[in-house]
Amino acid sequence: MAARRAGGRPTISDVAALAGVSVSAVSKVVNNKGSIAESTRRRVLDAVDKLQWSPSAAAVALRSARTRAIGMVSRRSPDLLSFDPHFSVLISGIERELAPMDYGLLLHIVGEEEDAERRAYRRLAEERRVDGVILTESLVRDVRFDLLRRLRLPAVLIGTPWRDDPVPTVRAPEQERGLTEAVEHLASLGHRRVAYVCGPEDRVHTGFRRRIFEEAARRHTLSTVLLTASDFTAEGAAAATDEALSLDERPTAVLYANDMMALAGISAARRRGLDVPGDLSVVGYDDLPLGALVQPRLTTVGQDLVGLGRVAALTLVAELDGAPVDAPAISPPRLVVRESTAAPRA
Amino acid sequence: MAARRAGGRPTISDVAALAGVSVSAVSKVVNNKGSIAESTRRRVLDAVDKLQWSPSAAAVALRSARTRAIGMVSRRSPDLLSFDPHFSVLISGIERELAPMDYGLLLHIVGEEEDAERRAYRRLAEERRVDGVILTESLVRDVRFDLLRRLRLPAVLIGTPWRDDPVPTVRAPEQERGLTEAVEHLASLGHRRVAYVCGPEDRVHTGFRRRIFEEAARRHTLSTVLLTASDFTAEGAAAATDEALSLDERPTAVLYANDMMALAGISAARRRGLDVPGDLSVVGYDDLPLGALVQPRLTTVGQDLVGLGRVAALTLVAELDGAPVDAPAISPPRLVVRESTAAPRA
DNA sequence: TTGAAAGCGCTAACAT
DNA sequence: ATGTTAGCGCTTTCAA
Repeated sequence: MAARRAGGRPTISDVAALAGVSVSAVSKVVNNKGSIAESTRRRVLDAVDKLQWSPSAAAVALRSARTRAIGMVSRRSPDLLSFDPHFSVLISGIERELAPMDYGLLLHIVGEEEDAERRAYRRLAEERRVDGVILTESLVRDVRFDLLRRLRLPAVLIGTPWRDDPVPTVRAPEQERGLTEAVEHLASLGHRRVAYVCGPEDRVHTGFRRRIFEEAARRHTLSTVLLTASDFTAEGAAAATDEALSLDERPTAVLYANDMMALAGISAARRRGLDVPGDLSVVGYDDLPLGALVQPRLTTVGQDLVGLGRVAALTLVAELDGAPVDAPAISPPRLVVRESTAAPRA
Repeated sequence: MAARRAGGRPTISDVAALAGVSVSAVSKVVNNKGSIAESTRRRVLDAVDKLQWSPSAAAVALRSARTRAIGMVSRRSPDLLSFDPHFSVLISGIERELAPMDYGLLLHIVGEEEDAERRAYRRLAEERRVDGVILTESLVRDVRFDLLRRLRLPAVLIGTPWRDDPVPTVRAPEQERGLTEAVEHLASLGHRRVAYVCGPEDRVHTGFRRRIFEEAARRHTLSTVLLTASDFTAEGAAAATDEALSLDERPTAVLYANDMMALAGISAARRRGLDVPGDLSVVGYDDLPLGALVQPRLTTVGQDLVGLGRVAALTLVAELDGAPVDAPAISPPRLVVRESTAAPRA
């Protein structure tokens, strides 16, 4: 009987020795494979318990080429990450599903540089640290798909794919709904000239949402002004807002690509002495809990970020296991009317 | 010469074969150990490059008992996580240091249940998934220290330790400063009756900060009212605020344990028809970027969350490597005066 | 300076 | 039903 080395953590052989069986018997028991007698199973389980043993992730990974971890790499700068909770909400959705399945989430936050991002994925893949990755923030001409294919790293994308789905994609149903409702809401309030402040052009959803916006605006024969924030920062949103508000015919309502930009927009409007919603109506996107706390409470397009994260996690793991996906429904984006929108001044 | 199996990823033997050397030579080259001839080194490096090979993390971990990953487990509910960016900011600080050192961050978000948390740590340790963990949110009678000692999992704590430092602790210098400045600021504005809304009692910093508050208030002979929010949610903060404001002698200023609670407090005050800062001054804690965007812009105690995260990461890795810590300085908490504080109405 | 070989802890054929 | 054994890909003595 192999004595357990002092100081070392117990291994499968320690368990086997204590239970008086072979290591393969232990392996079978803990993995529910092969056939084992009930009495043996109990003895093994007892020993496992007594020794507080868990299989070494490294050994299992080495042997079975599965790490039970999935990766995520974010190219957002730390500042942006702390500014906009969008990413954290997604992560909590993902973890909500991953945790019960005993999967870990390996996070890499790299700088803005594309090169750092590539390196992060390569390490994840080549060092075999994760079984797959979840991609967010789909980009136009996204290089990650090629990279991941070369690395043979399974992936799932949350969001709008750049072109034909290169990897399984997770999106809410009725994509157009929320934004369309928002435009209708503004039109019905009597707005005739509305602006849309979108994020950087390299995001696929930027163009996608802008199209939805324009189409909805056309249906209501609204005149539109399109602005692009150079990034998702408060400064970017403020600059775009300033631009819109210095127009000769300035819009009476502005929609933003996310809630934080909307807040920055409201702040910028105020600096110009404008009242929201008196002089300017504002609509956000995401429906962060925060929106209900500020003054005026933010009208916004609610997005089921947690649902998106959950389904992405489930989809990826199902894909890895070759099992069918059994995922909860994601709520469609929908308008949440609060106080930052009102009829324009006559 | 061992042929590289089609479909499989290259292994160290493929590299060795291509370079015409032994695997141990390759190992020595990539790890800068032992002595190798310059010419051999070049051939190996060439082969590594040609094959795009990286060592398998699992194999390295199995062999050397080091995973180059550190873990973090958060007991916050997903809702709370999305509500308060505090945690994300810490993470971005941590990642900022971890990434360049080629360390990964394995995240586990477990529910509120203490048991899930224990399991998460146990898995991290027993499965040898990480080399150490970073702890946040120090609790009174924190059970994690015992647990981690038993698991022999190195750890670093960000925050105020519950008792004598059980593990290395990372804190900002001049802990008392920010909150003390805030009280002084209110006193100098003419406030005589101020409230402090703290978070749940199980957090160590709750009592710690309350003591700072009380002491500062005493020095300025302010009368105080102490409230406890049952949790860090908007509802908790709102309820505590309501309680304070329904007092016969209601405070003219309220300080909150964090910015999000302060925002919820302002919102609650407004629901009672109170103007901030006209009828009530409000002070937050953390100085999230958000605070500069809301109306009124939030006076708050700034905390160097990113610095805390960075130093924690550096400290833990240094500890693991048995190397001395060379960490950047963390800024002390300091008051950031904006617009949510003003002289009380006469 | 280099290489052979023994494992790290586990899983899965294959025997028994 | 159970055990033996050959690796998974790497690091590290130890010899040559």
